[in-house]
Amino acid sequence: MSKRPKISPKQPIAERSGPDAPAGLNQIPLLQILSAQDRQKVLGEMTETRYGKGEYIFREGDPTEYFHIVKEGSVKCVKSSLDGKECTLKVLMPGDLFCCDASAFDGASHPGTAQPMGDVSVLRMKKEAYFKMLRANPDAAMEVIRYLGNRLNEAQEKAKVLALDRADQRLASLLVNLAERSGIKDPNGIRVTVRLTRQDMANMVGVTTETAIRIMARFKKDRLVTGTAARLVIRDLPKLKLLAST
Amino acid sequence: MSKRPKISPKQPIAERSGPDAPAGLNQIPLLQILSAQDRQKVLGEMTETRYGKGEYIFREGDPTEYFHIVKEGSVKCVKSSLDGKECTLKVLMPGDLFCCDASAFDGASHPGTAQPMGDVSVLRMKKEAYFKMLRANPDAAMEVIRYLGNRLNEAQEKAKVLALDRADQRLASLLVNLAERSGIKDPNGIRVTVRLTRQDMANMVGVTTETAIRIMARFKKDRLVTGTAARLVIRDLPKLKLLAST
DNA sequence: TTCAAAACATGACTATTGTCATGTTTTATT
DNA sequence: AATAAAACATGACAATAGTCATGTTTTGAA
Repeated sequence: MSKRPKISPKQPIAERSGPDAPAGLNQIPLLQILSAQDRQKVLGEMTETRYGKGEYIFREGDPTEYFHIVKEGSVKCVKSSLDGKECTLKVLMPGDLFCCDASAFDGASHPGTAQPMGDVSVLRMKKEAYFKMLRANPDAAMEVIRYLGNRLNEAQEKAKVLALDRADQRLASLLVNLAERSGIKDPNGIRVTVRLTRQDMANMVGVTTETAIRIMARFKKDRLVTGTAARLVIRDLPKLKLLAST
Repeated sequence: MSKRPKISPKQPIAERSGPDAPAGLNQIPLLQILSAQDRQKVLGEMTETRYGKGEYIFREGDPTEYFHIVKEGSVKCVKSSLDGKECTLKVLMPGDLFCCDASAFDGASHPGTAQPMGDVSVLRMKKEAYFKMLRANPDAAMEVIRYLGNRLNEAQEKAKVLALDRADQRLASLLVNLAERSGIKDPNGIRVTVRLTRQDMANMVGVTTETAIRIMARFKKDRLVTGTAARLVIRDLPKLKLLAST
């Protein structure tokens, strides 16, 4: 894993070449939908930026100027309350779009903060070029509508879980989601590739760090999970699913 | 106010006439965006349906076939947990779209239930016609993207409030939203036109009915609000705003 | 390798909210 | 106007999760 860059190098995508550049871009449905010609044009208008831990892609309240796509790594969307408590709304992974809705650009500012989790690479495009692209490509517009609809359903499901479930059920739901969205096979079960501390998990399900630690300790004792941030493994997905919905 | 219809009369919009029909349709931004010609075509493909209290527009798990617009009245979007607890995600008002995202149609079923709150009138359109319309009208597609983006921001703000705030703060937030979204001037403050029982409010902020009643009683004692469902009046919006964000 | 910082852990106590029981008031319908 | 159902209300108690304090372990950078 590379070290955190002190500066964030920017470069036009069109200048990039080499065998792995197209491979990363293959993971992005919105770009796959475009014709080769349109894709080249869009890539010419996009800029790639790398960020490291501790940096910000943008912060709550900043003016909104760009449309973004996650290319590599994960990005967390965070909102804060006045008294310093934080809530992580969503972990974005490669292919995820953000600030992809026109509402974000009605002269408004960012409703939340986007923070890299480790080293990430993000593609950006001026909003004007983005809107032009959507108007010219009904397929792309439909893909954005589909994507936003999925995000909305996810957000509402999350609201439901926060409104109705106990802390241990919310954590179980989170672990099930993580297993499905970022899990890879492991001798002992499913390994979660996103690196999440107990504090990160706490912020994702609306509990204190202590509560997250206590519940995870109980899950470990009950052989549902093992390990911490660096190597979190789901050992019993069915039982977690059951707990999440009981 | 008309009585609850025992059956839900359906009629093609094109057949409707009279002075008030266009007035109702003026409140719908998505239709306003279309050219007069396209609007006529779309209206010809839409059906108006009336529903009364106790009926369902659709239920969680039903197959998704139509795109919907609220024309009159309010509609609540509800999700239930296995043990019978309910969560109201959103109250839709005239002009609001639902099932407007392609993801809703990927052979999927409704993620939640849509229930009328009193008498409502809803416009519906087969998904195929809807998608065709969006592809043919970039302005309409952009409007749906804008709309979905707003809904997503709202849902995430709601998740944040559920994750971080106490019950009384969540209720205060709800009252502030209601005042802004459905409030009209009243001698004593701002009257909320949507009819919400304490139980409805409880379901909207993820607390029990008893807790909602107790907190509303405290708000009444502190002269922040008066009245119940039939006539709920916000008396001190600034103090409620303060409470919501403290 | 060392060392500081971050993450993990646990106990004692408190605050908040839920649960259950019961009773009153309001609302809508006959 | 009568009446049943729904909504509103309140108390006693229980469960859940937060707070604060303290200590250990792990991680990452020099």
